[in-house]
Amino acid sequence: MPGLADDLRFRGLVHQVTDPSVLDRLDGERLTVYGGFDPTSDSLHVGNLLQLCTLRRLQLAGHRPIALAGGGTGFIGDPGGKSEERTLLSAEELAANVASIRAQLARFLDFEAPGPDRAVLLDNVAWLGSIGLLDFLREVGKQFTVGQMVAKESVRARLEREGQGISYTEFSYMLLQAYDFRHLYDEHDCRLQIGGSDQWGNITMGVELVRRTRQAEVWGLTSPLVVKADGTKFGKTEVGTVWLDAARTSPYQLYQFFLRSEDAVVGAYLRFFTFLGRDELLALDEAARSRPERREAARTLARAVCALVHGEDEAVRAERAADALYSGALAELDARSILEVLAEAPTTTVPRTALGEVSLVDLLVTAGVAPSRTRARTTVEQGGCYVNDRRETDPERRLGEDDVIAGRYVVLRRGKREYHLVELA
RNA sequence: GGGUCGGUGCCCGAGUGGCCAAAGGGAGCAGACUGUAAAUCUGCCGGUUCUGCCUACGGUGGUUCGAAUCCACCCCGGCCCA
Repeated sequence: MPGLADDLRFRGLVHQVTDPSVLDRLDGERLTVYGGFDPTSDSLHVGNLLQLCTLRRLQLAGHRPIALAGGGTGFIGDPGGKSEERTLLSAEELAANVASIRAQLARFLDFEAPGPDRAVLLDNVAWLGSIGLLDFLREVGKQFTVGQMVAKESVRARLEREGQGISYTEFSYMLLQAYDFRHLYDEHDCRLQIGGSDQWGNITMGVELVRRTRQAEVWGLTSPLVVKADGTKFGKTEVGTVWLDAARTSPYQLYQFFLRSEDAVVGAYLRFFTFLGRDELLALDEAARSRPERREAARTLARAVCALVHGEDEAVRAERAADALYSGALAELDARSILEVLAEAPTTTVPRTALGEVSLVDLLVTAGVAPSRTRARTTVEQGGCYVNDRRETDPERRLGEDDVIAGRYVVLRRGKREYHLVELA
């Protein structure tokens, strides 16, 4: 455990702590720590990555992590970070989501560890689901005043925003989270809750509840918000959320997402999302500074995250695919290599009879490269469409046998980097 | 429950009877430049069988030759009052 505090500080993972002694304690004694995850989807996404990595760091240092799936609180919806009222999910949806998230967590935390640092996964529906309203109001609600609740940033933001409000349901969220903390303290001797900076208000409520009703001290530690170079939200792309589920975001896409990290943030991302040591991190900073065009830092980052999430093999494949596609030599690759490289790309199967029949525009639409014929047409006319890496500017062009690679494939590309594989059946 | 203001395209936000697929900004897409970066510049940015047609301005119905714009009712939200 010694050195953990320094490491967390060096990585910039410490945003706020409820008590200055927290970091020292992390160095000195084994703690049970918890971090929560919202089961609003059946997969975690890169927005959860920081929390996952931090819990992992704590476990690697000998602490015992509890991953708390918010099956109960997800039933309510956290107002934090949301500009408007959430849609409530059904109990069945939530339970299904929790179940599939379970598997993803196992990539970060060791639930099989033999020692006292074995990770635990809990779902707060287990205790929130059965608590009675009256009991809850007496036990928890009584401990807080509306004044302090309204003062919370997450609530104030919603209240101050014109045209928006907050329902009583969401307003109650912080009490449930506070209750979670106390429950984990009672049942698992959990003394520390970690979370993103947006969780600060909720965390302090829990600390307060335990202090008042148990006369015990527990702590909170938040990490900074992960942002892009321009300060906006991290983890979204044109295509949407970047998921950790390979079926939703392929390993190749995940690799690409991190490879394209802006210069201004790779250093921070490497610290957040990789387990490289201090010396390696400093060396990569230096490399990025003196030879930015090589993007060693971004490559290392993409490779490491991909390996962490999907395994070493997938990371190697993603990296190879990227090298091949962007070396500009796709046309020179033999058919077999092309297929290997594009194995990750979205693939569409069309009947062989489409050759000579279907226009380029229609092909782009059926392959999902463009959302509508109008958009497809625009893209082609503007020079943004490539067939087998050769720019094609006639939207009405029909493809012929000459365009077919290896007897049954056509490689479509939109813009600089969106590849699609069309397979003839 | 009463009063009042509001609900416009992915988001913000103009429009207040025809000239409106709807100003402007942001986001997004494509191109140039480049390092698969940033910044910058250019074009596009509802759909389509494309000098037209269809869909769209919370919902439904109405007035009108014609409505995002007027009327009625309804739904949703803000603020104030009870």
